[in-house]
Amino acid sequence: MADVARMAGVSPTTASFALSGRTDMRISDASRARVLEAAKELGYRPNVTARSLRTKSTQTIGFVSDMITTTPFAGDVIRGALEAAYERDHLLFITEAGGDRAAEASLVHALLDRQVDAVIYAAMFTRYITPPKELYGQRVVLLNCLAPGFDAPSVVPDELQAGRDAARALLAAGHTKGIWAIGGHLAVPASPEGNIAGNERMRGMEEVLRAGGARLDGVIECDWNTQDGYREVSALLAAGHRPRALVCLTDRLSMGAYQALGEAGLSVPGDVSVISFDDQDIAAVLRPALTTMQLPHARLGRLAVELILRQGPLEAAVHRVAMPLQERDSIGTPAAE
Amino acid sequence: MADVARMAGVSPTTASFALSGRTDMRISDASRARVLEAAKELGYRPNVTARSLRTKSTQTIGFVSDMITTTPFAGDVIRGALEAAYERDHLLFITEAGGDRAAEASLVHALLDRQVDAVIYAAMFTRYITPPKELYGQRVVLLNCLAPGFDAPSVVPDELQAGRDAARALLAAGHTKGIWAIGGHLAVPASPEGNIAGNERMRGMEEVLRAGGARLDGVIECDWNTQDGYREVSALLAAGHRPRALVCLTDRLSMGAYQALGEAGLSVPGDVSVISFDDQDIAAVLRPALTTMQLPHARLGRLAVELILRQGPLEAAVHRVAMPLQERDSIGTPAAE
DNA sequence: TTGAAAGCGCTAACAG
DNA sequence: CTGTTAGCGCTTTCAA
Repeated sequence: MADVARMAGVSPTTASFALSGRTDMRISDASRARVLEAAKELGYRPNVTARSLRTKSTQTIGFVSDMITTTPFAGDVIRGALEAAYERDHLLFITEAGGDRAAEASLVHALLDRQVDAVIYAAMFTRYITPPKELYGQRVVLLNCLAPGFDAPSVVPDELQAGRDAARALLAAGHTKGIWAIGGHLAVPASPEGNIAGNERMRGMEEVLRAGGARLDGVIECDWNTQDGYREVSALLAAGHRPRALVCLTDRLSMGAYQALGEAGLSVPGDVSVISFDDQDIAAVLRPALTTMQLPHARLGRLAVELILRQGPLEAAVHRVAMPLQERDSIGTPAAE
Repeated sequence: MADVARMAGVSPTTASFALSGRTDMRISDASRARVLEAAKELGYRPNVTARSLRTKSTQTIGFVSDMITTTPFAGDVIRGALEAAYERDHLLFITEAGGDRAAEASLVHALLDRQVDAVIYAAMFTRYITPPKELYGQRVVLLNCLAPGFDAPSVVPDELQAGRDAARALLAAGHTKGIWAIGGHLAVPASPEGNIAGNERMRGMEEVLRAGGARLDGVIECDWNTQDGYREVSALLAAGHRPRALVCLTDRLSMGAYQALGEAGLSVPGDVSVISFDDQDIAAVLRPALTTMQLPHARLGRLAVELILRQGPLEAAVHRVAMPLQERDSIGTPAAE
């Protein structure tokens, strides 16, 4: 910048003001123009590191998660966050602690040592967490997790509403009987306080079903993987049950259900309708394509950085992001008796 | 740090040396101990930003890619890079340009303005690229892409060897006839210089097949998606062909092939063996589980940061990372005539 | 409207 | 073995 100032024949101060385009310290148009031209001429780029040392702001956000790779909470969250950050001229330090508390603490330190403006603390699946102590007092937003008593906003998918909407989709197609839920409330690597997604999805669904004069014939509790879907639906059919509609709590369960249904010679949605949750990649390529409640990954990531970059202090509110119904081909009218 | 020095009763210099544990400027054990204790007492953490201003090193790497979210080049690459960086006390700025050259340039600027020590330039699928001009003269490694004439090392999967190994797996199971390749050389959103992965996989395969006295009955050129696999294999069967083994150039193609085979009443691997490439998530959950050549995502990411953090100048070599055979259940002995 | 000067938190010559 | 001093590249009071 000294070079630019010299070339423009002004002081560093003037150059600084001209470059940052501030109006409170007015600079003559002539000086400003000369500075800008010199800067362009020299290919000048400000050293953000040096600026940060004075301003205390690095235009940088830290992102800490327990696991970014694994489904269903993956790259789309990051992509949404990245986009929002890019629009606001911020960069993201992405880190991943792999569920290791010590690593988590050391990552948060690494982030703080680099003077990040704020940090996003994200969980792979929606759950209660207790943030590492080095995050207390920092500007943080919780992504896909809740921490009662920790003073920060949370951004989570609106699972309750998704449960309701899934039930409505079934009702709208005429389903009132022979509805089974696969996956239930539990599932997912044991989280002490229970599985938020499972609980809310089920709660919303049962509420709407009941209001619509329908109900679940049964709820099968199992893990949320393809194998479990296959096994449980096979067992269900083997036991002589003949469901008209399956609510699978995840797309992976749906995939397993498809396999079991196919082997039993039952067609989707002719014999059995299937509605699912998550909208992972496979949902679109399954045959028939799966109707599913979409986890709004990108929007969650986006909202987290939008909140964090808002002026002023952060309110400890819970922001629920809608899970839109992704209509495809797995719901039909109920099969005849 | 001034506080620490004061508390320990030494000068900032002494504190600095003690804290950074350097031996060239020897510090008495007594002083060092006092400094360390004071630092702990005060919960002192160095300001990496300030340090960087002097040392020119930020312990930070920039990662620019055209697309991180989309398969098959996804989170695992980042995870590998993250792990390697973590082990070496570096942090990664992750960015994504979405294939937009202007965005790419501005992201590289943003990275350089923050004085990153180096940048990893990554592509979603293996191809030739021309790096943004702001990267010239910088310390960079190319990930999953090649740029002849650009002075930087590349890290790519060893597709040629993978093609050979796939052919060997088929040969080992006794397949010498009725082998079809689905996907061929082309595929993937048109890249001007051709599809590296497709070409090398095919080349390696044909080489080994020929040497083993076998050959391909046919090569079907199509895009690398599930729908294409379904459509092409359906067409192949409809045309009266009865393949004994299918080489699908991607797992998505395999998934489509499975659907077509299933509809035609053909079983895998009883009637038709399938070998595939990529080892995406679906490979393991398909029934039967898919035998496939694994894209070593994490190792690619890891190697990229290992190279970049090596002392000394970077050699413009091409590093090929092995693609291990992931044996599962889709290869059997050839069906009888 | 502009410039001199101080200083952000740290490191590194250079002297003692 | 340790302290003084300068300065990394920028912003920002304060005075002119």
